[in-house]
Amino acid sequence: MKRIIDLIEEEIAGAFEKAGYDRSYARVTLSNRPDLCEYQCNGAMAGAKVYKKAPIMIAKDVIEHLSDKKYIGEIEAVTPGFINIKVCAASAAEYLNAMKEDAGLGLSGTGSPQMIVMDYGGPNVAKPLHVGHLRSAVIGESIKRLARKMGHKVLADIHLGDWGYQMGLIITELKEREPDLPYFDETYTGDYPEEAPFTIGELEEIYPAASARAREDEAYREEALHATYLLQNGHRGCTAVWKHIMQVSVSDLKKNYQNLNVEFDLWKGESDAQAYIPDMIERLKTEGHAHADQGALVIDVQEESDTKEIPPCMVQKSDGASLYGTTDLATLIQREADYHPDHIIYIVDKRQELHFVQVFRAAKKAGIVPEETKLTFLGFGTMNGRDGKPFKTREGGVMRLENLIAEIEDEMYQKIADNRTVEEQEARKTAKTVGLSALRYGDLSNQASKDYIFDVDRFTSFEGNTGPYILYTIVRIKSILNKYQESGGVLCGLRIREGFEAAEKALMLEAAKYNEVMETAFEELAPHKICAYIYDLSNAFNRFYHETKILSEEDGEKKKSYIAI
RNA sequence: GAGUCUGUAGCUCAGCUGGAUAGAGCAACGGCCUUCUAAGCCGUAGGUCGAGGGUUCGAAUCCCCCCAGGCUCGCCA
Repeated sequence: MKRIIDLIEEEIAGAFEKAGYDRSYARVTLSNRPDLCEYQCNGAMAGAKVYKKAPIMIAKDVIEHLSDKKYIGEIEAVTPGFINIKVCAASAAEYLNAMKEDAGLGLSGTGSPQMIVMDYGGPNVAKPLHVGHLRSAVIGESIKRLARKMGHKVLADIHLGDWGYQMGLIITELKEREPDLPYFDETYTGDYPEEAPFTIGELEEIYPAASARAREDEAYREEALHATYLLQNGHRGCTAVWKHIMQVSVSDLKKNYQNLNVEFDLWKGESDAQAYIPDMIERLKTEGHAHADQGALVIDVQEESDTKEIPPCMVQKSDGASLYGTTDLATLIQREADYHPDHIIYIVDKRQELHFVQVFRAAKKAGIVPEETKLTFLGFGTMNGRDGKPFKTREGGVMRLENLIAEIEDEMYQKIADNRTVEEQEARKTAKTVGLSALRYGDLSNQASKDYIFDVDRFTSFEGNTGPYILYTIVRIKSILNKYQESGGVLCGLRIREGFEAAEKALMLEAAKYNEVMETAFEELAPHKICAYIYDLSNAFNRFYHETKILSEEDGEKKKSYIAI
């Protein structure tokens, strides 16, 4: 369906044209003076200079030539040259009825579906998720769903940090602790056990212990580097341990992401890119995209328009090892080969922007991805604590994501228990749902690119622009619909009538913005715009609810219309 | 040092492809429950949009220059 704002604009544009002005001046926007009008057009002022005419004259002229007037109800020219528009209530009702009958609720989606790969989450295996992983997961999940809603084909890849030195550390520490395991017996040729020799809890303890020891113990570090080398070269025992790490870690990660209601289609990681690296390096060299610099292999990515020096994208260290950029480029090769994406969106901490600029440029320059493939870096800001500094535990350590979630659920449970008399189990269940909404909405309602302050008290509040407030409104609506049905009402086939009351019409106009908001939010990859919208919509509904007695309305047709809205 | 982002009410945030009186929420103050759940609604108060210039009929929004803060700046990821 066309957006209601575009329908209005078409009518205005027709009038501009008939009056002899260019239709491009007919841009209609939401009113910034809701007391005067619902939509406005400022084109008369913009065109004043070109047509050497007072803006108010142009505005009046346009209104006189307005012949096609369906969505425009009242229209008025106001000094110095504003054109103020009120929507025709009957047409708005008709629009909502059409929305109601439309499978997409008026959202048509794209005419040209794209293959989109999304790269978000990015946890390291063997390390617990911490608050830093929240934003990527929540924002990524939101954009994934939005892209699908718009009709695109999306593959969400968690892109695990599952390769490299950290794996060598774990293998080494395990060998220290349990040297008799068959993985470390070079003469062992049989099958390795299916069961991992550690639990996720042990794994999460092994890694930091190993990491700490390697910093102090030279020999230990050498050993870990050697283990890393062995793993990367397909050593049987190391590979078997790595598989155990993966299996234990991934099932734990799945559980945690499930708690957040976040789902990935692909559980690929850095290890999956390794197979592509040797050929890639070879090709980069022979085709002359990369050259040696201070012993390392790099791709120059500087462009003339740059206002600063962009360091080259490094694809091989001077010791021959691969690094971050190498893996990312190789991953692009893999994605290109397997999925042919039109668009790849990375949802990563904004501090990594420079790295991705380098990788994107290198990938285009070396022909790893076609020129027309869109590569987007969506950098998000840091989640800070109340003091404006990165979110920590009370003790100053890194806050685990599951602890944060538990804390919010407890907070929520307390509030529920304080406010109502409910069954313990019921209250716990509600706390989980509402707590999650508080967390996710709190994150999404802020602009992704900005740092924001996460205040548990504020986000778990039931008031203002919070997840719980939105949920409360939904529960209100559902409660009314349930009661309506319980008393014999039927939801199908209801018609929305012209809205006569101010709050009723305001709610209708707010609801009619749905397709426009969704399209804009997707184009700009801005989930916070959807939050702002559902908050406005909730406010509009609660005002309407307060002024209108829906279920006790005696006029049957009116009541049906209310229910239909 | 260079680049980049940010600076809007006491606090947390919208608004930034220029338009009328800069908007919400929280906190403060004052109303509204014999009513579809008051986890709600209505209202009052609170602002030199970091400072200063410029462009424009018109600037929180565009340009310049300062100030303050964050972040980034080849062999970590």
